[in-house]
Order: sequence, then C-alpha cells, then structure tokens
Amino acid sequence: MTYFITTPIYYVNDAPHIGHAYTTIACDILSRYNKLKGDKTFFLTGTDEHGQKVEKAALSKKKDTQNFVDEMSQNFRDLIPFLGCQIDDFIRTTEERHKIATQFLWNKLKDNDQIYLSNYEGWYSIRDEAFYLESELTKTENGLIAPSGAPVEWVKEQSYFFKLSQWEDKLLEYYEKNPDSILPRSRYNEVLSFIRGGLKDLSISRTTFKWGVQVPDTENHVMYVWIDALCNYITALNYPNTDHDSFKTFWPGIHVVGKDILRFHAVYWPAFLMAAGLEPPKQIFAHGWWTNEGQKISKSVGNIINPYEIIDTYGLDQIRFFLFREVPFGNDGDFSKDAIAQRVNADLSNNYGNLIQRISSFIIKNSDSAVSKPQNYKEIDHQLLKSFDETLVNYIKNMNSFQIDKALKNIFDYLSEVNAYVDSQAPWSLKKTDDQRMKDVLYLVTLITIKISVILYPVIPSSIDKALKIYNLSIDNLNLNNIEHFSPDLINLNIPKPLFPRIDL
RNA sequence: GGCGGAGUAGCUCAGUUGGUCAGAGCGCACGGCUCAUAUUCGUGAUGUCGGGGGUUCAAAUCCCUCCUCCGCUACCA
Repeated sequence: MTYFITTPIYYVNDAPHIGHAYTTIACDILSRYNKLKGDKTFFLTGTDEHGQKVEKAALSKKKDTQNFVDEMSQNFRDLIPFLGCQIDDFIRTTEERHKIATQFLWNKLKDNDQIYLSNYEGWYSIRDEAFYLESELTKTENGLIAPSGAPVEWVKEQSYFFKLSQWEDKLLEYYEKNPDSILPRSRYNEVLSFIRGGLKDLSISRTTFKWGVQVPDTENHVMYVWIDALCNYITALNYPNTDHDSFKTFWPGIHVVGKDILRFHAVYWPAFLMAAGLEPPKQIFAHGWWTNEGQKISKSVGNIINPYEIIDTYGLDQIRFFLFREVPFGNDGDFSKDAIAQRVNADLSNNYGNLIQRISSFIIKNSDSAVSKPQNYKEIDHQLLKSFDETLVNYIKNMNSFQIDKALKNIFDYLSEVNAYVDSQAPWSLKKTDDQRMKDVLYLVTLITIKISVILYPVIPSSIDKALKIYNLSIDNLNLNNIEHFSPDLINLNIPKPLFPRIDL
C-alpha cells in the first residue's frame, strides 16, 4: 500500500497561524500513522506564491517580488520542524518544475478542447481575489464592498475559460460511485448538492497582473489561481512525467483542506484532472476552524493564535494532542487555556504519564530495574492483553477513517483499565507476599505501556521517543504489525522523568 | 427561499436496524490506597433525551408540527 497526503499550499500573504499548523499536524499524524502501518508514504506541503495580492504586497514593502516570496515561504518552511512534522517534499509555485507542470497541464486541457477565450466582467476584489455578483455587495460611504468587507472595482477583461459545465455528470457519477472520497459525509453532501445545482464555466486566466505562470502562447495572460495552485499536487510527483516512479506510486493522493477551500478541491480539481485524462484525488478531507476562547479569530479582533507562542507555553506534544483529542476531526473547535490544561492533565499527565512513572519507578526500586517475561499469565492478565487487542482494532479502524479523536479515546479508555488493573493487583502488597507474582504484574504492565506508546506515536512522537528510551527501545523497531505479538524476554529500565508535567490551572 | 445537519447530566459528547439506551469522559461529593507527576482506584448525585402531538405492546430512536442553532446554496430588494 502507498499513501500520498497533502496540505493545501499556503498563501504567502499571511504569517503562519494556528490554522496552518492544524492542517500540517493533521497530515503529519496521518502520515506517521500510515508509515507505522508499513505503507510507503509521501507527505507534501508548500506555498502558493502567485497572484495580485502578493505582487501588491511586495510593491508596498518596496521589495522585489521574488525576494518577498522567498522570505515569506521560508516562514512556512521553518514552522514545519517546530511542529514536529516530517515532510517528504516542500513545493513552491514559483519553482521551475511547477511552471513546467502547469503549462503542460494547460496545454493538455487546451488540446482536449477544454479551454476557450472569452470576456469576463464584473465586480472584482483584489484583496479576496474573487468576483462578486452585484447582489452580494453592500453599499458604504466608501463605495461598494464585498461580503468580506474588501473594496471592489468593476473589471472587464479578456479571460480564458475552462469548460467546467461539461463535467457535471461525470463528477456526479464519480462521486456517487465513491461516497467516501469526500469526508466528512456532511461535506460530501454539500459538494454533491452544489454540483447538482449546476456548474458554470470557470475563468482561469487574468491579464490584470503579471505575477503568475504565463499562459502558453499568449503575451499577457497569466494563470488564475486554481490551475496554478492545485497543480502543485502533481508537480511534486514529477508531472508531466506520468511514467515517473513517484507519480505511478503515489497518484491519486489524499488532500486535507480547510472547509473554506473544499469546493475548489472537490469540484474544480477533479474536473481539471479528468479533463486532462488523469485520475481524480483518492480522498479529500475537509476540516473545521478554531475559535479562540469562544471567539471567532480575525485580524481585526487581534486574537490570532501564533503557533510558536502556544507551543512555547504548553509544549509541542501537548498542543498536537489537544488539537486532535479535543475535537472530532472535521468539526470546528474552541482553543481555550482551560480546555488545554484539563485535557493534557487528565489524559497525558495523569492517565498515561503517571502510569509510566508509577510502574517504572517501582520496578527500579523493587525489581532491580528490570522485568522478565512471565512463565504464565493469570486469567485477569489475559483479559488485559485481549482488551489491548480490541483497542488496537478500534484504533486502526478509526485512524483509517480520519477519526483521530475516537482513536485517541480508545487508547485512553484502555489506559484507565490498565490503571485499574494495577490497583487491583497492587504490586506494593505483592512485594511482601509474592515476589514472583509482583514481577509478573510489573512485566505485563510495562509491556502494555510499550504497546500503547507505539500507537500514540503518530500524535505525540517526540514524547514517545522519550518514553521508549526508558525501556531502551526505539520506534524504529516497533510498528502496528509487530506490536500485537511483541513480548521480549527481558526489559531493562532507565530512571524515568515525568513526561508531561501538570499544567497549573 | 431551497437543501442538509444539530438540539441527551454543570461542560464536551456516545447512543447502529425502535425493546437493560438513559450512557461515557471531564468536573463535583464521599470513601479507599500510598507504587506514582497532590497522582490512582471505588462509590454517588443531577437529566420530563428542545416543545407539542401521533404511530406502537414498546421511542432519545419512526411520523407530523413548532422553536432554536449551524453549514451549504439561491434570490428579491
């Protein structure tokens, strides 16, 4: 099995914020999970660097446009390791390879009679890079403004159009056959109802600015955002060389996107691909938005969440965990200090971290820092092992369907069971009555803790690296295929330090 | 306006095809343990399952209606 997962390419006009971090971490979790399953994975992210907004921003800062996007793109690249993410490629739309790919895609569409020249006129917002109907606009003292509050101007220009209207039936047919190709299901329904409402041809070029990929065989047209931006996903797989190993191995892929850009990914992009004779994406997952302490996040309110600040405050894995444990993936969520502290303390510090701490400290003090495989397990021990196997099955089922929160819930429900097992067996009492049984119990709990750590790895990788070091183990030798029967003869322990200090409320 | 989703304990939410489905976690109260990051374990309380009506031997679960919230989409002015 192979697994190709992508974030959208981020528009370099903004500084990276929690939304970018959220999408990137989501893909990292899924990518690591699939690696753990043994799949060959490819995790792609990058930056979208063209368009009028960028051109103007550079101008207003009196910077050369290329230098400007170089700097802005670097901000996004720098964020990745800070988020604990491991990517396989970072693509920029200003790269030569991307120009080659998009121009080839354009020509392919043109050869297939999917593109024609016409005129576009209407109310245009530079800030939003979008046309609006007059009915959508509001009159103010400064003239008409878009729903976003951005000013608009009347623009008339020649434009190339893509024959999107011809793809209505093909798209519907494809989606009806592949109901899991857009998730969550509510988003799938929205997309289908949008397509059923009828599709209009799509304007795909502009003459009002220069900062973009030139339309082949024209003087003054550059490609408008969608062909340019969406094509990145296949550029990175060496398109137009569809015989290339990475293209053959990894396409079609999985796109994780914010709900605001679902339509472009689920309608325009598959239509472009089919029109060019390529397969549509395998899956598109639309996630939700975060609010900040119950409030909508916006520049004007000034409550933008800076990923560097929250990670410095709470810790990397604490944030990664919170984002995906607290809220069903796909739903909107609220980012609040209380919720983070509560979640991290209850699950990571108390339930998981303290289990490791109490057992490993006990082994070091009372069992010469080592435990060996028991000769026999009791019935209650078998129960605990069986329960792990069930947890693993549910975990895999949920991770496979993007339900990261449920997969994590499975784990923490089980950890409660393990803590209860420890109390019921009370090794501190066995110490006085039955040394061998005490050691067997300690081994079993240690073994279970290791297994749990492995499946927590995709979400909190750096903490799991630390946890496994206590047992002189490494994630490199453990995975979802060998974890079920993992049971070494001897486990030597190192002195543990609390993995997740409690957060003061 | 159309289409879709949601309204269940203080909070966040599970509840497949109608019959242990009235639940979980957190929080709260009480009790126990003392290995552990004042951690853990056990016990307990609170709900007219949005309102009203209906079908049924039986409904949170199906039907009708109303209210509220959200998403997508359309349009008049």
